[in-house]
Amino acid sequence: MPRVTDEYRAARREEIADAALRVFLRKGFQAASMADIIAESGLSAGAIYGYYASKTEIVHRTATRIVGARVLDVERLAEQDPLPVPAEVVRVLMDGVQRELQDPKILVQLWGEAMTDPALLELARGVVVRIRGTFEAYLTAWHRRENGLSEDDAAALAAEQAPVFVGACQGCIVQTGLFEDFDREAYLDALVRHLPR
Amino acid sequence: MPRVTDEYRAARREEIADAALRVFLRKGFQAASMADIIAESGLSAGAIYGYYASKTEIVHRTATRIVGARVLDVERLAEQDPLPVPAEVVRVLMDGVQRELQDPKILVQLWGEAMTDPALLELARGVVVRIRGTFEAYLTAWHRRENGLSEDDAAALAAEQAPVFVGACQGCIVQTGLFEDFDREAYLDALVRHLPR
DNA sequence: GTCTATAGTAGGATAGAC
DNA sequence: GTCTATCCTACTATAGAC
Repeated sequence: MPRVTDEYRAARREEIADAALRVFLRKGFQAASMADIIAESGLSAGAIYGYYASKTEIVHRTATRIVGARVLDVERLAEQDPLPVPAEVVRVLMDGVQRELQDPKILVQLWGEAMTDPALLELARGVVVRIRGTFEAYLTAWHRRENGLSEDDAAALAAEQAPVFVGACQGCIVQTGLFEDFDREAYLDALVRHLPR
Repeated sequence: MPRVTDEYRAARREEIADAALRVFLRKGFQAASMADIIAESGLSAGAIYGYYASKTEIVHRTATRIVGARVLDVERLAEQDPLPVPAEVVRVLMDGVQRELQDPKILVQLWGEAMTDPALLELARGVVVRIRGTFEAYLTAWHRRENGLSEDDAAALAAEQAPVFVGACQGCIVQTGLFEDFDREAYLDALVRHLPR
């Protein structure tokens, strides 16, 4: 089996996933039909099913891409040497969402679907756990360095604050999805002015 | 047209909406079929369609009931005389969600659906606007009384903080939906310890 | 590998008896 | 007013030609 074939296959799969993402952004995961994805991809039904066994598989693949990239955003940031201020961490996460997904509606849809789809729930949980963990590690380092707390005190404070950071990001995402003109900057400013201490 | 008939009709409508809510809680809005709602209500297809023109109408009616009750929770609280501490306001909102909806999964589903359904979007927006407004009025009063701020300063601070409160609630709801064992008390404690000031 | 045409099915909504 | 039986649309997935 020559390498070209595998690469071709992989590229095609991504191409289909890209088209599916665009459709899901417009219509939502469930309301989007295979006909929509087929039209958007420019391929045919037969071709699509050569690369994915089912619509469910396309949904899960697309969802994995969406959330996987968010995790990387945050993990990369927490490793920077002059540790960014908490504002920056939240902002980068939100900017990544905005940049790559145009608007974060799709994430809200994903959480909604996860409430009744075990596989998506597992996926969403995993991502939130990883992001929360990254926030926690980051906050521990931050409180030690900036506030001179002991390892234990810093870790305890971080463990307490991390879920609130996660929740604040989720709240920002939900509100951005609900209101076209939601003022993300004002929200992040207010968040950072009152949260970290 | 005798009064009894209208009351009977209204009662039946609520009965059907109750059954639909139970089904939506289990399966989600889209995955729930009319057959599910019919079975849960104990009625028949013909009977249901005598009270609601479509599944969409049932979804919208149910959604309105879900979120309408949340608004009342908060508005009632903000009118109490010894003004409750900010913790309490958030807690009551979350407790109302927990009590009446068993778990807040359905709200996350609702937000997800709203991302692609204009009517639900309008509904969700209206509710968030009202709750945000209530938070704002409450926070203005709070900052005047507790922190001795001027009317203007209190209002400005409240306007800045209200969306963060809303976001924090939404984050709490999303995380409660994602994790069976999410520690709401710890979250609210952390939120309140760091947010209001 | 990709297309067209279609099989198979689920589910929303209705017609007509009682 | 309510039930049963059924219509019909819309969608996922496959079969078979090229």
